Amino acid sequence: MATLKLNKHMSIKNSHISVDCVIFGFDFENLKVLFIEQKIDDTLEHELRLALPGDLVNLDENLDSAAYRVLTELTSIDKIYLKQFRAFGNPNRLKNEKDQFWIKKVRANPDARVITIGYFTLVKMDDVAPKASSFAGNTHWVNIDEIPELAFDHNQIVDQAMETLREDLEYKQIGYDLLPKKFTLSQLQRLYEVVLGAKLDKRNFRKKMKKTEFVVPLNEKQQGVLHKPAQLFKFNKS
Amino acid sequence: MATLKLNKHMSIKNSHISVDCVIFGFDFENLKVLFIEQKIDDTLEHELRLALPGDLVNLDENLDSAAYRVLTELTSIDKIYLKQFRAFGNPNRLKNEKDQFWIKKVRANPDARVITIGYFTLVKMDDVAPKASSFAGNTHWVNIDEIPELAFDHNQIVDQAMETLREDLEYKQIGYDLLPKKFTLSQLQRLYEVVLGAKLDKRNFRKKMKKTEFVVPLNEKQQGVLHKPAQLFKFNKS
DNA sequence: CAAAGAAAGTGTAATTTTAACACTTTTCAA
DNA sequence: TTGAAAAGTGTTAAAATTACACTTTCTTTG
Repeated sequence: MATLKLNKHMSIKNSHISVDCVIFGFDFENLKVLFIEQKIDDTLEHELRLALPGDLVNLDENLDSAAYRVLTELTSIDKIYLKQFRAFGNPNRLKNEKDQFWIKKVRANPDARVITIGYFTLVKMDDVAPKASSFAGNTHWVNIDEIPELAFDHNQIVDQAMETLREDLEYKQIGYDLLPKKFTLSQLQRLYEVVLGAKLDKRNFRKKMKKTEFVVPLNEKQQGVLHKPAQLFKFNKS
Repeated sequence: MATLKLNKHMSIKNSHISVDCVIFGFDFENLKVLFIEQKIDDTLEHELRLALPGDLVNLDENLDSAAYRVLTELTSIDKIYLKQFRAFGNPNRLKNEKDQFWIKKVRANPDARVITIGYFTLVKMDDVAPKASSFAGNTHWVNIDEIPELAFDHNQIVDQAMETLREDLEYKQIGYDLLPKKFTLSQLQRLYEVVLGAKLDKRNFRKKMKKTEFVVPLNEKQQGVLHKPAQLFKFNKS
């Protein structure tokens, strides 16, 4: 393999580092993950595959900024908490045939090794109207337990994100700008249940939440529901 | 800034990714971190600075393998648990004057942006006789609360490693091949104390440890101490 | 305006876990 | 044998966790 020595008058445009964002969405019912269709031409020999939204990191760009850029370009959300959870650097992570087909169409330097830094966040699904963008074709929310085979090593990345989210919820409290500004305790409980993958006791859950500083009651009730409207709460960050 | 497009007959030797290892050492008394002296010529205008052991990742190399390579080259330890805890990618992380002085002497491509992946491990200090190696000059164990200003962003990396270690010890049990094969409960307690930064109650600590599956008693006692020899224990991984 | 449907909201008792606390035992060395 | 040094041990009070079922409040419909 030839060695290229870059001198100070040359530079490479991107650093062969990418970020990938696992955007968890909650619709008060299920936990989903936002995927993009890989933009691909219309030959049918390669089926459509889903991938995580992500992009190469610019040379002068922070990792966090790059992740943030991907998120905002795609969802128009700003001011959201993104957590870096792991780097993925297997030299062969982009090398399988289907992946190469796509990469060759899109990347200036398809043989490059790219390591990626995984980020995740948790948003209220209907705050987000994902749109196609420079790096994304159509987007899809996919239920957490119906995720198909993804491009690259993205299944592994999603699994790892899920595990980290679960640990964070269990050990640290929440910490994310998850959920809407206002929510009911049943909605919060449902979130815990889908993330932890376990059913929780209503009374015990409420007892515990009311003891934490994180969740504070509002002088407001749910509206437009066909049953007793619930008390609304908000998060108290501190 | 000029853009260089690499074609398939060219490649760069390294990927501008490095790993840095925070090697925590425990001597039954204090928690220390292993540093290397930056190899530097004998002009005295730049004082000696300590840095974490680390190296660029080879193009065909896994991140974990690179970290493992650094660790074994330096310490001759094999078969040890190394945990990846974070990527550090500030574009200016190598840009301060003292850092550049060193980098220009050592790196083929001193202007490159390098992101680094942090790993840590915990070892019994006297299992380790660190030696100079390809990337390291002299080595030093430094007490965790006496760490000076380090090269690059290595202070930040150490802090983050320490935080992760603390969380792991607190929430998950241990999980590391820390400590020797055999240890006493007082030694284990001391480890918890230095990592958590808090004094623990002896009886409560022992009660709790005896309840876990992780720590099992041996039919053996401490030898060569000038007081009542303690019961020895070992870890039970499962 | 009565009735039915739907989810909200509420309390108690048993168990487990955590926290605080001080003296006796065993060994070695002098 | 005595002293020094750390090992080892138990109890009680407080707090946290678990299990468990019925009543309330609001909306919609007949």
